[in-house]
Amino acid sequence: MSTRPTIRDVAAHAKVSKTTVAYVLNRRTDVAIPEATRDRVFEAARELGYRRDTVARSFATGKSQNIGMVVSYQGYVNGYQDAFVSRILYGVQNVCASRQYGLLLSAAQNPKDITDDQINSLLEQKVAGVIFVGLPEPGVIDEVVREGVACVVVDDRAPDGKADCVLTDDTLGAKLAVEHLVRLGRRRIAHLTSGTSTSTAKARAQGFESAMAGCGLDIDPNLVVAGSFVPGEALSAACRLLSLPNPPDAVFADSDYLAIAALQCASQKGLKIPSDIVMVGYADLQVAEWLDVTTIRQNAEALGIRAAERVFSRIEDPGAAHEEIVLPVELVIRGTCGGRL
Amino acid sequence: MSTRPTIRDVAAHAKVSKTTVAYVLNRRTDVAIPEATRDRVFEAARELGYRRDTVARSFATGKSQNIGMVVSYQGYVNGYQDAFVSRILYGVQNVCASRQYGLLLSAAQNPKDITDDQINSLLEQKVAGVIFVGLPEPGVIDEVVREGVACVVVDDRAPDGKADCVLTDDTLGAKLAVEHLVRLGRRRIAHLTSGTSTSTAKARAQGFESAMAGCGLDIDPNLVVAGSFVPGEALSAACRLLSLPNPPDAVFADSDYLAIAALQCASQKGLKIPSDIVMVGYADLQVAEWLDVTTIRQNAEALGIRAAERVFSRIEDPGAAHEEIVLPVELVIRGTCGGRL
DNA sequence: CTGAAAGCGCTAACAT
DNA sequence: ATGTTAGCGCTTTCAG
Repeated sequence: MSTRPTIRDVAAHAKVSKTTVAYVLNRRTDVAIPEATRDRVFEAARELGYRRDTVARSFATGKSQNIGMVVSYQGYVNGYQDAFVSRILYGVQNVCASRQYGLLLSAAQNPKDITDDQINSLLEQKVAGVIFVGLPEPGVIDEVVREGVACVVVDDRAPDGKADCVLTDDTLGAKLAVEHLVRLGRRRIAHLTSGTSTSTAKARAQGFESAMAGCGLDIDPNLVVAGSFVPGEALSAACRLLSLPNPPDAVFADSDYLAIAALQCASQKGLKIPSDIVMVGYADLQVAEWLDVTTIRQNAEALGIRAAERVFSRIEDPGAAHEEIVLPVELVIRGTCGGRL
Repeated sequence: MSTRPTIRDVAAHAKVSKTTVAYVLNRRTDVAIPEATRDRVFEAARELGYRRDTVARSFATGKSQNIGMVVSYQGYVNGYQDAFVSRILYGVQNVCASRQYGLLLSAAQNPKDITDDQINSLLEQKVAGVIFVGLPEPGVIDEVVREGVACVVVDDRAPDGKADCVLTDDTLGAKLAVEHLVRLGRRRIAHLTSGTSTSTAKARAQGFESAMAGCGLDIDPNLVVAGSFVPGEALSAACRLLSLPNPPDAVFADSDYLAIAALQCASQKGLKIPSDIVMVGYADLQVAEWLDVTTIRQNAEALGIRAAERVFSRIEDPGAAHEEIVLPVELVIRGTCGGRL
């Protein structure tokens, strides 16, 4: 008796057929249902406390109203990108919710750690689309696409344009940073990088180079140093930089945390900000605001929103050409701790 | 032709019945299947590229292999708790994955913003359990429980013990912090709080009071100040504290970010650490490590793991009494920027 | 505009 | 030990 009311019960109660109930409840526009019938159905559903069974619906249609999200972002979990990913997630989840879609989350510390099981289980669940935060291993996207599932990569580029992607303008970000530093009269500008493995890191490196060239400055190879996700390692990378015989007068860091590492090191060495050295971070995580760090702001939530929207466009038009959506970034000028901390 | 193979195809290919295939594929232990048959089935499944249909299964059983997670944590998104929640999420997701369960994510900025739609959609999806990060509005838990769905609250207490919950030992955390500060010879210890609305905040306040009493110290009411999620507000709260005629010689902050705000303020005022003032943060977010802040470490990932495990226990034994699981915390002594930044 | 009926792929009781 | 079968609740042609 405590079994939940089904569409059949609603139909009986409203004295119409199951079909009609389905039409009404799904708000279908292609069939005209008289106001009176419609009301009667809604009324019956309300009275019975009817709750539709999305599982049955997915079963019948062969598609679930779920989007899968696979997170394997470098530095995610225990790394400094937790908050960044969190914001992306929030953006995605909001768009999904507004479309009445669910969001199925899968995560790994590292692209290599994404198991077939994880991807399989999303496909088994018949997700309508998959959003990758962090580029997975080569075969993974193919597998998803082969299954006819919409696929979008966030903050990295899918190889060979095999999927849509949503990025922020990393070249522009590097340019804005460099130009800002040059405006401050800096000439020996260092780049504390996030490596060279992601397309994002590459774009920033390339943007740094061309912006320096554009400003008529040479790049001292000694001033280009790889950072790290590990606080201690990042600190020593920063210190290596600032301890050079001919140290930089400015640091462009690929992340806010790396800028903070440079900050710490400067503080340890008794360097004055901004007279001796200044730095620009990247992302505009909450910590940058707290510590008054000048940074390149990426709108992570927008990244998530656009990615989700793109998934839905592709669901509606599976044949569409792959797009590369590039979101703007902006320079946020703060004290970089000059005068604050 | 491009239709995916079903259990029926596998059965035909392996020359057994659907039932047998189901038994084998579900690795059921209650029915004995000869090795030979088993192998034949696996072989057939592999050859056909069979992928099971979890939607159909959920439909048939009336239960999905999904856990819902509802995040409405104070300070989540744009607040400083993104990373904390991210870690919890990761813990939950790992346990779910290892049990072959999916994780359905729902989020809102605020407990009040969780819509009925969000909860409904989880229930419609027939989730086997729901994990709340941040306590939802009163009726929400009831609704989930009424539906017979396992329910666990993370980092807060469910009112009237109506659901399981997993917390860290906030009273202990406050005690460890106070005792550490007292060991450092501090007497005028301030408490920069996270408000009074969550059970967690209350427990820390209470722990602070009893620890102070235990150390034979009086609490100056002027030294108990509410912090904020907003950097500017937090900074001014901290400054209010440090600008008192009779300022504190130590600050116990309810979050790492609040400790950092105090740090910034101290720096602005030219106060020396540790001679003039020291602070202890809370959570041990990545930022605390980067900035060398002494803190009370909460293992957020463990919080997620235990919550997920509790959900599964309850799924297995729905009638079990509600538990309150309290995880330990530990004092992590760092420089609180003394000598570093 | 509404109804009847045929599945969707799987599980689980039952039969053999 | 394996096969038969009856649904699970919904969508969706196809008739009326």
